[in-house]
Amino acid sequence: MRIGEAAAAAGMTTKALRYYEGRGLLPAPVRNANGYREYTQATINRLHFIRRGRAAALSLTQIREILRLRDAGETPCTHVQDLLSRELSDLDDQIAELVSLRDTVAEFQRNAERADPDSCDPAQICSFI
Amino acid sequence: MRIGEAAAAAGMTTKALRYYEGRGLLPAPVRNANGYREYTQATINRLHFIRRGRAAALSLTQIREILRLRDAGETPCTHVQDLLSRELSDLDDQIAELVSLRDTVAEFQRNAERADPDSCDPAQICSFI
DNA sequence: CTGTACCTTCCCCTTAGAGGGAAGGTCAAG
DNA sequence: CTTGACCTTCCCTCTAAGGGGAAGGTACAG
Repeated sequence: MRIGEAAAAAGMTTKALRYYEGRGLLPAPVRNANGYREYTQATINRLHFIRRGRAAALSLTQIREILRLRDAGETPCTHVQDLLSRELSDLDDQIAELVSLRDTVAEFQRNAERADPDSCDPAQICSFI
Repeated sequence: MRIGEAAAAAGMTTKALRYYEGRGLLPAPVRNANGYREYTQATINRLHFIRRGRAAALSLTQIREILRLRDAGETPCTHVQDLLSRELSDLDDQIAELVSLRDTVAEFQRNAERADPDSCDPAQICSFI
């Protein structure tokens, strides 16, 4: 099938497929006589995997690494387990940071509720930030 | 004082100060005879406010808005209250999204612990993502 | 006179993951 | 015969907040 059909089948754009090819997530496809890329079901499977990886917030670089292991005939399981562990702790860090920021902002907001515009020092711009 | 001293006093770089000027967060400063920017304590106050705003994860655009209100002789309190409310709910959304992603990844990881590499379908690339 | 520590403007580079659009080739239908 | 829907490559643009570095001016110490 051609690129448009493959992209539609994976719920992606043709731009994305060419981009993935350029980034090394898709192998250079067979070209037919007119130069058009020709894809098979294997490409669709790959695209579905990329989608699942993206949904899990893996970067294209991480996904490429998994694909390379699989292409090299290895089972990427161990690698993926490591990846997921690190991602989980990254996510925990990000969440903790956001929660801390949220607390800061919430405190600013509490200050703001009690604020008196008239007693505010203009030199400080805004007294409750 | 010159830009280097002002930047140091605010814990910023000279690049940042010029950038803030370009973005409209700092007014065009007085230039002395050799063309150097000349700053006063008012600039430092402004820079400290910008720092506090950044620490509260406000964007430069949002900070500029607050500064403009203050420069226009208004008290930016009400505006800042709105800004903080919206930011708080944005943060809550972001946190909820990250937590949901974390749950997804954690589930993938639980699957991965029980995974059997030999029963994995290569066409699917990786069965637990 | 020279070094060096400032300052100026100007333009390009960074991250991530594409999207927009130009200029041109291909192919089937009406 | 032409229209329209595909496809190709190539280059530019986006967000945010600056950083890097070139080419050149300035000021002061030794």
